[in-house]
Amino acid sequence: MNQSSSTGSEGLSDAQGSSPTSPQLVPLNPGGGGKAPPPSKHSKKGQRMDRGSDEYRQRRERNNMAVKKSRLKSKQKAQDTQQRVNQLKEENERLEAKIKLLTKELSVLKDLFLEHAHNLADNVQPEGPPPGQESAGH
Amino acid sequence: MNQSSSTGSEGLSDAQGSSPTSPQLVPLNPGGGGKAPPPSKHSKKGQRMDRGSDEYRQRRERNNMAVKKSRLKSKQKAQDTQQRVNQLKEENERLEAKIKLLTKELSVLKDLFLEHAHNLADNVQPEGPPPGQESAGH
DNA sequence: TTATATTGCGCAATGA
DNA sequence: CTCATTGCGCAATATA
Repeated sequence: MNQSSSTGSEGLSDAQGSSPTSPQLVPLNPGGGGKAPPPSKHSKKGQRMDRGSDEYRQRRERNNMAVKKSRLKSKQKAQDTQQRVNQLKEENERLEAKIKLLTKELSVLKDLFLEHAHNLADNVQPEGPPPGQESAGH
Repeated sequence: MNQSSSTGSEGLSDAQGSSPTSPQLVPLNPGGGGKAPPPSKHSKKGQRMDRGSDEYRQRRERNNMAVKKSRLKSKQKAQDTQQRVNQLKEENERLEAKIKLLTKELSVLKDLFLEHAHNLADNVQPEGPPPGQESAGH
């Protein structure tokens, strides 16, 4: 949807360089006041998802990477599609021009044919030679 | 695909019981660094970003609507673009077919012309206009 | 089962 | 000020 505008990249909130080893970053309620965040997700399976866990952070980081990658790809694809539209439109014009040319050529030839046919008819019809204007070069 | 049946996804970090006095649940990720959550975004007079504020919630909700709308639109546009590609491809095929046809017709007519030209040449060669045996069917 | 890829959604900064 | 865009993180889900 963008790409038309030159908006491009803007600064964002934090320019954090995605530090793999980012200690800080608190979801706000690690071990502070509320211990268990929303106590357990569901009483379903034992899905340990300790938000303070190292494992958790690591998984999050990986997913964030994947998300970014996926979105980039998506954007690129959209761009390519738009480009293809332009390309096809261009080719379309070219083809139409060609058709126009061919049609005109064909028209000329057909007219010539008709002309000859008439001349022939005029020549053959009467037993005598052709009238004032005969075939000839022109 | 996805399109999950709206499983309460938003409830996660927003399950706040709206405790104005207990700033809980922050989306994470501090802006410029570990800024404290105090109600003071920038050096501006407006400190209207109390998360528990009614005004805040209202603004958030409106923005969420806008975001959703914008994304829907974006998606739709991408879809339309893709559709246009298909349409253009189809038209291109049609045009190419037409070109092929015209080219063939033109070729036939040209051949006929050449043939006639040869016949004429043969007939003109001798001074006797009346063609004894023309190359009609030949 | 685990790891990655997609997708919907909310938040905040910024553009209009 | 309001609304529209956009980058980003989270979690659910889909795919490998």
